[in-house]
Amino acid sequence: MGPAGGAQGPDGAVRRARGRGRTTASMADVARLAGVSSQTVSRVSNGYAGVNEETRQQVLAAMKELGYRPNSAARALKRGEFRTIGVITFTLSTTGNVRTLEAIATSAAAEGYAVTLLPVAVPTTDEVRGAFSRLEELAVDAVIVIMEVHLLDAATVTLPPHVQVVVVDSDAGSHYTVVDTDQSGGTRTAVQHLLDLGHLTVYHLAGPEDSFAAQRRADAWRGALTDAGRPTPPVVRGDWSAESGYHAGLELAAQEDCTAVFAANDQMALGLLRALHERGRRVPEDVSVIGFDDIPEAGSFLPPLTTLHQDFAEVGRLCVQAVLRKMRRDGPQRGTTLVPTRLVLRDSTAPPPGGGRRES
Amino acid sequence: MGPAGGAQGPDGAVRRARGRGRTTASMADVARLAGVSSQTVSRVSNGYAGVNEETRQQVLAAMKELGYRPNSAARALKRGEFRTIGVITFTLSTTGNVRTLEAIATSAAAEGYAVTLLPVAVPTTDEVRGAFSRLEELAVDAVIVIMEVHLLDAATVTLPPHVQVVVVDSDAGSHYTVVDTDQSGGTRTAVQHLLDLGHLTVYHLAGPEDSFAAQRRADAWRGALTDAGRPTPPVVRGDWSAESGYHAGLELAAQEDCTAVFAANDQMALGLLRALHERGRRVPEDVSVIGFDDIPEAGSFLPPLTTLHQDFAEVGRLCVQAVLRKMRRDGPQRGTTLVPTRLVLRDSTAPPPGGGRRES
DNA sequence: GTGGCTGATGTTTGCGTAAACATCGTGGCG
DNA sequence: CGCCACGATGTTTACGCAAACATCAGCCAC
Repeated sequence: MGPAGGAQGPDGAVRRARGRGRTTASMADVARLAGVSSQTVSRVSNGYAGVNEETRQQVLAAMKELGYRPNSAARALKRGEFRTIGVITFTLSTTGNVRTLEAIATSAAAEGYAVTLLPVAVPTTDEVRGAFSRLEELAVDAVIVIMEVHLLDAATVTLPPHVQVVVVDSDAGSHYTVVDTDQSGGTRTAVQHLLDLGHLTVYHLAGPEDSFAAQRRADAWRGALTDAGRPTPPVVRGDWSAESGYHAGLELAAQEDCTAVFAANDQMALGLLRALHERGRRVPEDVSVIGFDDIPEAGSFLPPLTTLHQDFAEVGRLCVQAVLRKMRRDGPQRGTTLVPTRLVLRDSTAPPPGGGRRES
Repeated sequence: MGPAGGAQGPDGAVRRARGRGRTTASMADVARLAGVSSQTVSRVSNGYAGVNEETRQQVLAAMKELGYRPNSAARALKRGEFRTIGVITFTLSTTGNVRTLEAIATSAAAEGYAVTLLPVAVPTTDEVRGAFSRLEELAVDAVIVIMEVHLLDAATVTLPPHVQVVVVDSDAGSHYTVVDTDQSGGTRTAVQHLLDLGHLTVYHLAGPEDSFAAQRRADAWRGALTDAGRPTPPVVRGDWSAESGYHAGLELAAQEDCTAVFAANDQMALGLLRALHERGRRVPEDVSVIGFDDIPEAGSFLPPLTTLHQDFAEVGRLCVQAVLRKMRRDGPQRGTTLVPTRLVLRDSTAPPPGGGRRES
């Protein structure tokens, strides 16, 4: 029937792909077996209407028999998109980043997108710039950046023009689309909780200075105290680690008037608990401690930690939504989306030793 | 000169890629600007010898001017490989998986490979099979599975024939290439440490039954005790979480003769510490506790936890090495590689209350 | 000087897919 | 009866790159 030339392979059988010696069925193979053109296979493969049901079944049967899988490289080349989202992270050692990443991967999968991980070894501007530069030849359609974004200074880092970017943990909402936990609201909830218990003021065990999240938690803490007309004790700083929390805790334990501490994350709160314990200051009887994150272990600290729950899953979900919206050019291109926190009451907070105003 | 048709764009300028409206320079654009053929551009791009230095410089200049980036889809289609490693994980909620993943990503990047994350929502055989099936149309050359591998039962899961697989945390060394921490050796070190301190026997707070790692730690614990001629107390089980460790700890605290506990991971050890504390059993004076993993917080527990350090970075590195070796068809295709652990002595272990044999 | 060799470069081709366009039969309708 | 619309399917083409092959100049040896 058909003309002599054309797609007929050397032996009419499934072709042996070059390179790895693997065997792969292409659309042409399926088409041959089903007795249709490869275009019809393509239509079936992509679920287009306008294919006779009978033909469809034949094609599907042929696909199954040959174990046909669309070749994503060819598809990407043709369509000009990869169905892949890149995620740039500096570190996976913080709970938040990991949980966010996991949520991103899950949400992306639900949308039919894969996730490619782009680790940046050292968070220097150069490294980040390098990552963004490499990005352009990477097979991604969009990028989500989970990082302190001082490094994303628009002046020095050139973003690939066609790649959509969403950022977590930044205040660069005017330049990028940002999704983040409501650091400020959460912090104010924490401080207010302690003030309501009767504490005269609240100390702050802050995260590192170069972190936006830490900065905003510190700012909100200061704001909450100021609004309530309370004095603001000096800030003690850690680097997010439990170890640094311990050292900071030794300092705080020495402060006689310190009856309440807001730790910028749970890990530091853990170290703080140990320091207070060592120095004989009981929690919560002598000192109340509140954390931030609600890591899974927080309920097993000594004592179980009252903390602010971050909904990382939601953050991840919104990141994916936002980046897909940007790609599809609908919805707002910029601005910040905040995910609320939730106060989780456990056993590390109580009224101050003298007995403050009781609520119940 | 050339025939009328051909690569000449509508206006001889950088083409506007369809789909996203983005602007991309192709090899042809670079070639036109540099006044060479696209093949020469390809040679320069791939660093082949046999290109005149002067020509090379011209091409490089043209590349730079146009901001040329090779299109990875086209490259993958042509070469038949993606330079991408897929990583299948069930959960990122355990430290080990995350740290391993991070190491894999870093090592892969160093080898010029990207990492695509393939989360499996629920660890059922069906889900895993689905993941492996989807895999074939995913843009990966090889796969690393970070998972309890009961689910990788060869009878039910068909692995894509051309995709190389390396598995973490499994005893399926005869079927797959496996890289793992030396669970057994680590466990024996832990048990021996406690016996050396003078404890008559060691209780075991085990991980979930369906985990290979947990199983092997339990087996090694039993073996070590048996070899030393000590009785083996009944196993208490948790699910890796601190919460489960707490509940198990309440049980253990009730055992009068329990002076030493080997917890299968640090999180459970944390919960155990809390339970012991609540029940008035001091650590390490009354009960010694040893963990497994050496998570960053372990040094900040109350008391700081003696534990076995796992070198996740090395595990990740070896995974990448192994999978690349498999792809390149050199080196052993199967077998198990073990990464040794290291005992980290902190404050949670001591001789038993009665005072055992002292070492120093 | 002629043939063959080497190094540098150009030309052709095809990877697997899917958009755009072409074809072909069928059935409705003036 | 003839024309057109329409649904179903086939054919052509191009996505960007790189292997394979072709070309071509310069040079050496005999």
